[in-house]
Amino acid sequence: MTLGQLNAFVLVARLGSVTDAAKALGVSEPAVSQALAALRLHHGDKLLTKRAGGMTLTAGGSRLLPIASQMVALGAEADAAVRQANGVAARLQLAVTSEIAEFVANPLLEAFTRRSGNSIDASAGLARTTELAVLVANRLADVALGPELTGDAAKGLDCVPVFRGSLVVVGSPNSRHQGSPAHWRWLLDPAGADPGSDTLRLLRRLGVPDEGIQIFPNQTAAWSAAASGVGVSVALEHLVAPQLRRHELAVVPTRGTPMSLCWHVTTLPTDRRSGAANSLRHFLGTPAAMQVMRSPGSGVPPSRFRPPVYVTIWS
Amino acid sequence: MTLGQLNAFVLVARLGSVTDAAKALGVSEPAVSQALAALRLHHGDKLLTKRAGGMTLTAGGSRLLPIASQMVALGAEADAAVRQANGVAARLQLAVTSEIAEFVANPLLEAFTRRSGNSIDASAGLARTTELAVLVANRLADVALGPELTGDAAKGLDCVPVFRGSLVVVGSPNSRHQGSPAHWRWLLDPAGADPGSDTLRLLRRLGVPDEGIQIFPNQTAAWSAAASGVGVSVALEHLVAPQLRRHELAVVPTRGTPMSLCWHVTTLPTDRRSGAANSLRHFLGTPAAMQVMRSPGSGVPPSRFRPPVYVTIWS
DNA sequence: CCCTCGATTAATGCTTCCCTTAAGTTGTAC
DNA sequence: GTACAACTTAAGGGAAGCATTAATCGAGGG
Repeated sequence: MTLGQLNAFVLVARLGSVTDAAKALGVSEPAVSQALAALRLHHGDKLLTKRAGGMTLTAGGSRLLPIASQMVALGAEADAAVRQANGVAARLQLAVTSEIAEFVANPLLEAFTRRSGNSIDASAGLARTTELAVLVANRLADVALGPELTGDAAKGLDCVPVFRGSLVVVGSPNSRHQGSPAHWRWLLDPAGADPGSDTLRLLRRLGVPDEGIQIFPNQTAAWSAAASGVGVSVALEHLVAPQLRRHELAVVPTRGTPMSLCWHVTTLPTDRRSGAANSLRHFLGTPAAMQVMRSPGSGVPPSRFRPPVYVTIWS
Repeated sequence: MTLGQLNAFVLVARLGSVTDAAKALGVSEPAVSQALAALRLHHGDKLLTKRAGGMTLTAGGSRLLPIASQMVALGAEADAAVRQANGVAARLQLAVTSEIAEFVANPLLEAFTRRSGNSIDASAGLARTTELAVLVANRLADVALGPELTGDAAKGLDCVPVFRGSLVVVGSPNSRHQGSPAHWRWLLDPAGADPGSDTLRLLRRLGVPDEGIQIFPNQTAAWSAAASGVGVSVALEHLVAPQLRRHELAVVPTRGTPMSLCWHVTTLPTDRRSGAANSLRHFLGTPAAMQVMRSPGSGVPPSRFRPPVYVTIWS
């Protein structure tokens, strides 16, 4: 399976014809057909079949198409990325968990970028807790911010605490929550689907079953749903402070809460760490960073905004 | 540039040594070194340089690494994807804009999946408005849900209206908003960074400059910030209804609002459309779907939750 | 200063890609 | 049924990938 073959496949699938794909590539039809044949042999699937009005995808072909398309796209991107690397700001990738991504990551990187005189081009990526260590160890991220990382993948990584907070249960101020917390309805952000998160650790301790959990796209949405009284949510106390102050939400006293937790910054050891990673690691220890983590509550200008990217890794 | 070369590069970068990479691949050192040399020649960059304690990345190398890593990962995924395609549920990819992704996409797909007897494996991807048409046209998405799609890329696509709503300006009930809207502080979700979105269309019409805009990670967060009185936000009236009912927010009467808008569903024309795409397209016209779009407000069970994925395309 | 380890280069052969032209084969249309 | 268009197969050749062994280069350590 080569990139050339994948490119041919993608073009045929999109244009619906070998002839057109060959024309687009500037080669003969058999060249394209042969590339297809090689892929079919490799995968043991016809991928594309001849039909009235063009070639149509088989089940296997339709799975392959988005993957192949992305590979081809990345191939083009690779060239551009290396070409533009010189004379351009250093790049830094921060991997974070979903709770941090939502409120803290953008303002933090915004502050860091400003402080570094715009000479560092930083961006954040979301990952599950269990993947943070792997991302850093494999240099797919320069720095990770999240819970303390333990386990095999974290061996040899440099992991230090940077911020303490406490997790509380919140709900509508007008509702009473009775009975065992295990039977409440829990409205959570995606951290509720991350087995390594502090949130899920708390819920497991309370004996909440999966059926009692509903996942919302983000914490604010989960809190908003909790504010309407249909269930309870989990929040870092200092992040939910505005909602508490406005009495949209109230803390629900619960066994095991407030649960104190600590964010750690994880990097490669000093001798293998990039300069930019070093800067960010030090920045996270400064009062300015502490301030942003404590009360991040602000947006960023459109020009600085970067959509969050989910990061995954080859297993 | 081949996948084998990229794989060698990734391993050397991660392991910090040609020798270890060669051992991991089960080949001789020169084989790896040669692959590296080919990449260096291709990109005109050393990519990795010898240093005490291992090989270190150049600026270009550090740009290439994440891209190469993903390409290699996708290569492995491609095999698995095709192999597992047969005897497994049909797959459907829905491309949506950020506003829809936040509230509507998950409940909608959840309802659709249930209705189709779990025989369709649906997932949603975020994209900018301008990319929706391209994604559908290139079969990277089966269905798009968003504004009406016009322009070259939408030529030959089937685009029909499915839902009407109206856009309003919201702010804290306790604040007065005076003067020209162009000078207010606007707190927006990522749609505020999408040139094709209805939100930005409204703001342009009001003459709001980029400096007056702050982007938050999601609508709920932007509304929450607006509720604290530091600025105003934009919302679909029916989606912000809970916050209005609880008096956390109030509608701010503004020139040009309420602005009516209409979501459209876009697919390939009938003869090129997959069965699953057809089902979803019809489902979106049913009262059940309408109901979900009107008041989606609920989470999904952890087992069904899928993190949103940003989709991009090769230009 | 010399030795050693690790990266690279050189020289070589086998295999695979990838393009070509020419000759089928298949499916649709009239 | 025949014609046509489009996909596929066949055969051949040049280029590049990818592996080998052997030799060379360069930095650290004794």
